[in-house]
Amino acid sequence: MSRKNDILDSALSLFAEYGFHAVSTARIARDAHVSEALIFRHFKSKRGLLTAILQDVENRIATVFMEVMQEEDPRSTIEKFIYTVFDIDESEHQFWTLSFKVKWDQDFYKPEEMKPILEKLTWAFGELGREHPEIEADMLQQNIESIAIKVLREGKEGQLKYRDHLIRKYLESQ
Amino acid sequence: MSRKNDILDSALSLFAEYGFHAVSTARIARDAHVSEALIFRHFKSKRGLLTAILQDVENRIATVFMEVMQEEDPRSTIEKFIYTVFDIDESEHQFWTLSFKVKWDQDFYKPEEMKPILEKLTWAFGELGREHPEIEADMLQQNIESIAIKVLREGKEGQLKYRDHLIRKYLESQ
Amino acid sequence: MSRKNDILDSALSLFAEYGFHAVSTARIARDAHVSEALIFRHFKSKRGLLTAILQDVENRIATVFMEVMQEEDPRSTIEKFIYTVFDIDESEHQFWTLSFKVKWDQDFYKPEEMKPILEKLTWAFGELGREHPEIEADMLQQNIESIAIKVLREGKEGQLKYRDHLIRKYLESQ
Amino acid sequence: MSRKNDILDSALSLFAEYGFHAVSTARIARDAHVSEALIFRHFKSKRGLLTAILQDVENRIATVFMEVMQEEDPRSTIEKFIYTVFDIDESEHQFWTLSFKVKWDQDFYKPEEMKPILEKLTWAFGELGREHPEIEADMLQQNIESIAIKVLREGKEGQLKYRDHLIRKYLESQ
DNA sequence: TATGAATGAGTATTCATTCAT
DNA sequence: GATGAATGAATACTCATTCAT
Repeated sequence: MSRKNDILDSALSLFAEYGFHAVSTARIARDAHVSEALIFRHFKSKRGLLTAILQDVENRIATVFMEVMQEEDPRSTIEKFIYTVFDIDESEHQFWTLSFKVKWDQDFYKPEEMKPILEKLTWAFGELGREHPEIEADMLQQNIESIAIKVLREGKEGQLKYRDHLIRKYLESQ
Repeated sequence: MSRKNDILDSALSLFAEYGFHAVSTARIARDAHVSEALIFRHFKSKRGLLTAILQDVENRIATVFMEVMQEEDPRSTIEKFIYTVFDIDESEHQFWTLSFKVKWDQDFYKPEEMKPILEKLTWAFGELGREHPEIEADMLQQNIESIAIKVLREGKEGQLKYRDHLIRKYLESQ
Repeated sequence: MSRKNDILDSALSLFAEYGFHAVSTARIARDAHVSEALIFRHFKSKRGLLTAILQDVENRIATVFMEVMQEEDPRSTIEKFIYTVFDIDESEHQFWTLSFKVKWDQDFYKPEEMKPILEKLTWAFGELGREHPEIEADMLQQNIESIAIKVLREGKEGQLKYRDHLIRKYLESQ
Repeated sequence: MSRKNDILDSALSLFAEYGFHAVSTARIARDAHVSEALIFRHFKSKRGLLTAILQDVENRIATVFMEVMQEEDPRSTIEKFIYTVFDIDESEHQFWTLSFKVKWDQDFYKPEEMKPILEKLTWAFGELGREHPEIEADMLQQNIESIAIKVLREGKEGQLKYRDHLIRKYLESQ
């Protein structure tokens, strides 16, 4: 299991930093201190390796949003959703970076991933009596995504103002 | 001049669709009906070709936002900014797609590109007496970017609701 | 013993169909439902596996021609030799195919294999008073080999005419 | 043209000696003193290279048998056919070796190649009033092929006795 | 300006083989 | 006897790039 995980770790790290096409299997093998052949024993192909990582990514994303999904109060739902992105451990940053990067690769793009959380937000805005809950949910999610990207790029600190702004906009100034 | 443009067109189209690393110079040459060598005569390297295209991209983006930049009324400034993204001709879509894609490539990312328009929006929100004009400008720009991406992916029609929502939020509900 | 035979069967079948170099040990292992490592435990190397099969091949060929070798009447010797190739059970076809294929691989070619039967035929033609018994034996053997190849490729039926022709030529038209 | 021919020469030589699957493109490149890449520029794939060679082979075979095909006297037809195999220049031996080798590769086997000459022989035997001209033609061709193989393997000299035997059998002892 | 010929370094992937268990 | 994990060397093939013309 250890060697296989070494490969996954190295690949995640390199794909997140340089992109799938810009990283060779030789580089991954070198970085993971394994033979190149082992990558193919474990994952069949370079693509298979990415798929395995992406599966992981999906699971982690689901885990992160689990608390939001289970929230029963609409205001808390929105609040938790906004806070979530700032509570992601730095060790998970690569997962998120890769996740965003992959969206720009036509072959891997799958927009269904965020659907459950979007529906949850729509429900929350509905409960709060907003006129266009679906659109509000959608735009909040877009804002959060934009901020998430900034967090990944520039660190958490500089972005706290956005978090507070969103909290204000969506929860205080009702 | 014609041949050089053929190369630029093909490269833009292919880079936008598949990404810089996933497209070979051979493929560009084939697509442009020129010899591979000609690419190197005109642009020195594959990277040089991308740089040339990116220069173009920057110019076009500047052109598109020119009207917004010259607006003197703050409300009109914001309004025009919101409408701009929906008025981009489909023939320009590839430029925009490439522009977004490139943001995810560490080697090419340069966030200064949008600075002038951001400052203009900040000014507009300031004029309108908003408490945090900088943040508002930033977030509007983020929203527009998110929507722009949707427009590029799924077409203009489905996204008009977002435009109207933004107009309502920023201009009507003063 | 069973597993070892599974490997031999699969290897024979695959070598006969695709040739030694075109078949990987992985493929043989898959086909035989054993681990690749087991092949090497039993046969030391891929080449060793082929050698083992070739030994088998030789034995089977000897068995097939045993009756001819033991015949004491010259006419019957020739007759039996001609009939032999048509009496080979289809389950043995792969052995023969491999045997012919291997003749074209410089590393494995050994022309001594058929020597005993050639000598027997030479004796038979000599007994029958032919002028050049050695040449006749050689050419009959060549004819039979050519026909054997056709039998392996296209089935027995279409080739019966050759058998009858040989019988006529060598035994009736004395 | 020169470099391309160097590749063809080396490939022919190596394929004929060791077989298609046993020779790597790297080895061919080394032998031809060109870069490996050039092989693929000229022939698209290793297989494409073989195909190009095989095309050549076919042409040479056609050339060799041309005189036989144009003969109008049946006896001379058969005579020339028998002599042909002994008149092949040694520089052409590799072509013939490859041609025979390839017959054992399922992917390349095409038995139509010899059809015209077979029909010509059938016609010749028919003219001579033989009872089964088709079978006779077929078997003569088989004999010649067997002898050709011996010539390729062991040289011309040892096989002259077969030539003379065939001449006797088919032409003198009418 | 434009190309065809050529390549060194790299590409993902497969090979036969070993070894610890 | 049997296997899963592991690999160094090779595999066919592609890459961006150069150069002579």
